[in-house]
Amino acid sequence: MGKPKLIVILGPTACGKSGLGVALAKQYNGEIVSADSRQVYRGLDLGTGKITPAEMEGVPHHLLDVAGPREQYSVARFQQEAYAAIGGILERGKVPFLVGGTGLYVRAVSEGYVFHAAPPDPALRAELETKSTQELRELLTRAGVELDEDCFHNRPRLVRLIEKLQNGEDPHAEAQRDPRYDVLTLGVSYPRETVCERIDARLEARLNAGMVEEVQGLRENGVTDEFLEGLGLEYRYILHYLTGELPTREALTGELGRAIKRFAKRQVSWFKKDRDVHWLDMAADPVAQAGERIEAFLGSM
RNA sequence: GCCUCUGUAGCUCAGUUGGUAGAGCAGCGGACUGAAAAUCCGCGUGUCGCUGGUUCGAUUCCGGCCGGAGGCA
Repeated sequence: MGKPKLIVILGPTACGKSGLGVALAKQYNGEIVSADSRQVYRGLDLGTGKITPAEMEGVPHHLLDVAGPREQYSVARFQQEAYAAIGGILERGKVPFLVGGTGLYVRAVSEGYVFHAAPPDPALRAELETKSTQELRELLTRAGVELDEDCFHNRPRLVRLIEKLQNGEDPHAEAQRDPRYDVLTLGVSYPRETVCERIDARLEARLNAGMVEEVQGLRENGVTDEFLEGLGLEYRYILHYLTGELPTREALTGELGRAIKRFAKRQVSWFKKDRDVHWLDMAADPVAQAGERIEAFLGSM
């Protein structure tokens, strides 16, 4: 008995993952599990590019709108909920499609990251927030933790290491994996220049559709500026626009457009590391190419 | 028309008392197992407006030309 089969669709933002997911799920009796760290929040719709009910075309979607704004969310929670959702899909005799652009979330499920005990500790994090980066480093080195280049200036990671330490977890422990699925990975992408054009076009369309008003509404409903800031991209830069830090609409589209493009690059750099991605040629009927892969994958035992 | 300022990286600008130049932003590349749209690390990509002159050597000094800004008429 092999592992259950999971089809992953990944790629940078604005390249059509959602649409492809729906098309393929309809064709192969599937349901979709979203892997997007921002679309899990209720009320973040236009700004996250969340698929609309009409666009779902009747295909069930999971892990959208599962948390309230300000609620703490994490990879580990995502993994747990994704495992549950995938389990349900398999029980119904359907094919699970994991679709999304949050590399860490995708990989946590597709490669079966093993998370250890230490959960996030908000009180500890708040306390560490008041310390200088140098002090954070000293807390660790005094406990015998060796700091590599990567986390030296990286506060969130220093904090996380301290959190592990407090929980009696070895910060040097090697990362572990326990893959649960037999995975087929399909990549959706375009040349960088095209991705940038698509980002600009989509940004303009969403601004016209009321994205600024969405952020305004969130603030009026008590979502803090701090939370919006932490969400990044659309929410961060529109917040800056609403507070006047970005003086004009042009300044907003300029700054935000560049930020989204930088993000797309980070996504590409993440996905490049995945060796067995079947990148689809978007210029030549990607649905058909994906279909061939899927049929071969589902047909094999 | 005259006077002054100005022309250096994609942009804004610094600098070289003469030995072919460096910051910020942008850009490019990378890391990333409980905040990941976050966070962090690395990389300067250049006919120094053009053209003569002085000089061993000019982006730098001098002349002319071209472009830009301001002032006086």
